[in-house]
Amino acid sequence: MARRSEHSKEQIREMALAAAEDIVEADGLAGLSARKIAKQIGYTVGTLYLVFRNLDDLVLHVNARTLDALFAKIQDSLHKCRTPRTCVLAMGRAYVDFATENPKRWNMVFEHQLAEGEEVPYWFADKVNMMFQLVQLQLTPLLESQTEKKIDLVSKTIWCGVHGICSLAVTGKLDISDAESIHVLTDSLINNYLAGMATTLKGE
Amino acid sequence: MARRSEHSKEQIREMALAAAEDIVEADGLAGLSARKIAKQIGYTVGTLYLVFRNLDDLVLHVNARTLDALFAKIQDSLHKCRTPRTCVLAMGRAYVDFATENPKRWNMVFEHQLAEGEEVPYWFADKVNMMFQLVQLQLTPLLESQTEKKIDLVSKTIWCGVHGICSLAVTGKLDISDAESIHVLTDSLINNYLAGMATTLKGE
DNA sequence: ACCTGAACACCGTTCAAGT
DNA sequence: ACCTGAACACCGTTCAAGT
Repeated sequence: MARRSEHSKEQIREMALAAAEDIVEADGLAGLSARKIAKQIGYTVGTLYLVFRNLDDLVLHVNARTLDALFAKIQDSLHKCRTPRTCVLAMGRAYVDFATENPKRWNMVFEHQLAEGEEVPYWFADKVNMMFQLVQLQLTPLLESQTEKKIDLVSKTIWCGVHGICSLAVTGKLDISDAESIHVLTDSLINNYLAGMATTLKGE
Repeated sequence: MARRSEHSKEQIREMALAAAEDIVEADGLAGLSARKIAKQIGYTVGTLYLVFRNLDDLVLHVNARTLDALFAKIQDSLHKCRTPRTCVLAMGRAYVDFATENPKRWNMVFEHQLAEGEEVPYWFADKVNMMFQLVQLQLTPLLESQTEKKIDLVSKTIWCGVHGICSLAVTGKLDISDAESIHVLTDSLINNYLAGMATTLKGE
């Protein structure tokens, strides 16, 4: 066989990632396999290993795209807010909305774990950190007198909290699943945490 | 072959669950397989299917044990606290400690997802709800004037938040992983959320 | 009655061989 | 140079057949 250069390596990569996204959107990470991807793009399994190190590597790249889309959506949400508090609320809502609109893909980002020895590559860790920085940026005006370390703590606490609510809701471990009901929890978390923060700072 | 009743069905179940726990503790859910369990208990794969519906069913039972152990640990933590706030803090710390001490088993509880059509059995959902009720029980004195629905919202928000911090930390998605550093986040979440709650109630 | 072992339909990954 | 296809070592699940 060996069809000759119908597609460049870059094209095959692209096709494989798109096919993987389709399969995950339909059947989740559990439904994904190298053989299915290969079949969908009209190549043999072996070809995938010319273009990705292994399946973990491929999944990592799908997840990177998911994080990019999520980041864009959260950044967008910042156009319709004015105060730090309402901006963090908007970001929380954008996060929840993305997760409920793309549950399988969003879920895969957190479900997937690398094998014991493997390190998350720097370009992936960067994408995660950019999300936290977006939260930090909003909170800084509220915490001007605070150390960088404290601002980091506050951002992480809020964002992990929002993530926890979202995560348990989307995977059906809460008895809640529509976006509106989830917003009630994330709003409550952000509003009360920030209100508590304010009284603590005043009392200092 | 066909060894005759060396063990009762109950005993085989027990042996299989214990073996599965061992394997998960060592290699996580990804390292678990029916064939490995069978080998470790000296039976053939087929035998497992005489005693469990399938591997998902077996995992569900391992997870149930993990939740039981977690519940016991959290309940224990309530002996060394006096106020609602310090009790919730103690529970949060107990949760984080359990997760960092048994990362692989704790992780499997949330990593594992049933196939599309499958419903989480009631006896499993019950165990999850008992955890939330333990939090609710502590918070009720703080929220006496509130509706049951509101108390439910507050408990879920706090507990999901604690879970989110724990989850991202234990799976290495934060740059934090020792229990002490995680406690700083969960304490911050609980203290500030409750403080914010208090000012909101006063303002009503 | 209790358990086996072989079979079936799947996996991820590699790599000699074909064009 | 590019890609194949067969091989290897694994899966979960079933079920006729053995004792």
